[in-house]
Amino acid sequence: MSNEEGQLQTSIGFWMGIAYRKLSALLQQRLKAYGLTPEQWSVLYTIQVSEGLIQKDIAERTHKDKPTTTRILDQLEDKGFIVKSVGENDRRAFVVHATEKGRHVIRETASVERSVSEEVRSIMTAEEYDVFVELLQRIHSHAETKLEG
Amino acid sequence: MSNEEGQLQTSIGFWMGIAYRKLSALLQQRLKAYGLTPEQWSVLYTIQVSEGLIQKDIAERTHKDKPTTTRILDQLEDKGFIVKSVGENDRRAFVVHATEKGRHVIRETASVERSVSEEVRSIMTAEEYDVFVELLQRIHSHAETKLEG
DNA sequence: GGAATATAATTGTCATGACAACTATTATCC
DNA sequence: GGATAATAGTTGTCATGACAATTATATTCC
Repeated sequence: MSNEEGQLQTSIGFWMGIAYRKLSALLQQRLKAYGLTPEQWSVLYTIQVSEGLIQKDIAERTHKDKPTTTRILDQLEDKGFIVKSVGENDRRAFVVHATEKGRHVIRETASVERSVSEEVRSIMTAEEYDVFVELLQRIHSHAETKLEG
Repeated sequence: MSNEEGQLQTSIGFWMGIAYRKLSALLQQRLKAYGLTPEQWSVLYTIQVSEGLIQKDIAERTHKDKPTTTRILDQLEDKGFIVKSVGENDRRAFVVHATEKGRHVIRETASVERSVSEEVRSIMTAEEYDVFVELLQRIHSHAETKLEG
């Protein structure tokens, strides 16, 4: 890495982007056959684990904003993986349920997501892994605090 | 973190995405006044550090694909931060140069990027920092290898 | 109880990025 | 030297995400 390339090459933010995009592309490639993107997978997984969430809950748990959540749910609905129903107590809200097809595809693909996670885990020690996840969470908290403040 | 939330909450890939997006949003907020996004900043910075690169070189150094590089360069050109000139030896290629305006905005904003990097650095030990960057690079290499293979 | 406010979701716009298909130019190989 | 392949860049399409504005319903507060 030549000196000329400057500080960018040591900037943590840019390395996070580069590593994240590649890892995400790998998962995307492996999920492609099932008709799911990594983000759709994570939303459907969240729905399937806790049935009966409203969109706001899903947005919070997946750390996505509301418009992004709306659009990912639209895609999952188009593919027949979920259904929405108007909330009983609050008619502004939609309760989201996974369909049998949705639960099936998550059962089929759970091992795909797990394989990528395990591969990542395997290229570092258990201690490094723990530090890494802890630091990601610390960075997230820091950025969130600075954004709000 | 309830048990119900499942494995997603411990998946390194999803935490990388969440942390990266928040950090990127923070930098975006701070760069907004200068009319640059984080990605545009990184491309312009790369151009300014090594004058006379062609688009292919810029794509490689910033780890972006060719279409993304083309579009970011278009925006930088529209804003008057760079100029393109047809390559002397290879008429397929465009040599890219930062304008005085482009060099000026990088001088103005270098401290903005640095402040975000230093804040991140300050929430961990030097050792943790080194491990973190090293692991990002390891994850990137792994994903790249698996994608090609 | 009705005005003001808050909340759930949607729509619109733009930037980025993955991927595929394409154009123009250059290099290779008989 | 001409067909073929490789390379630099562009264009198009889709998914995601940030941000702002809007709609519909609930809540709060006199």
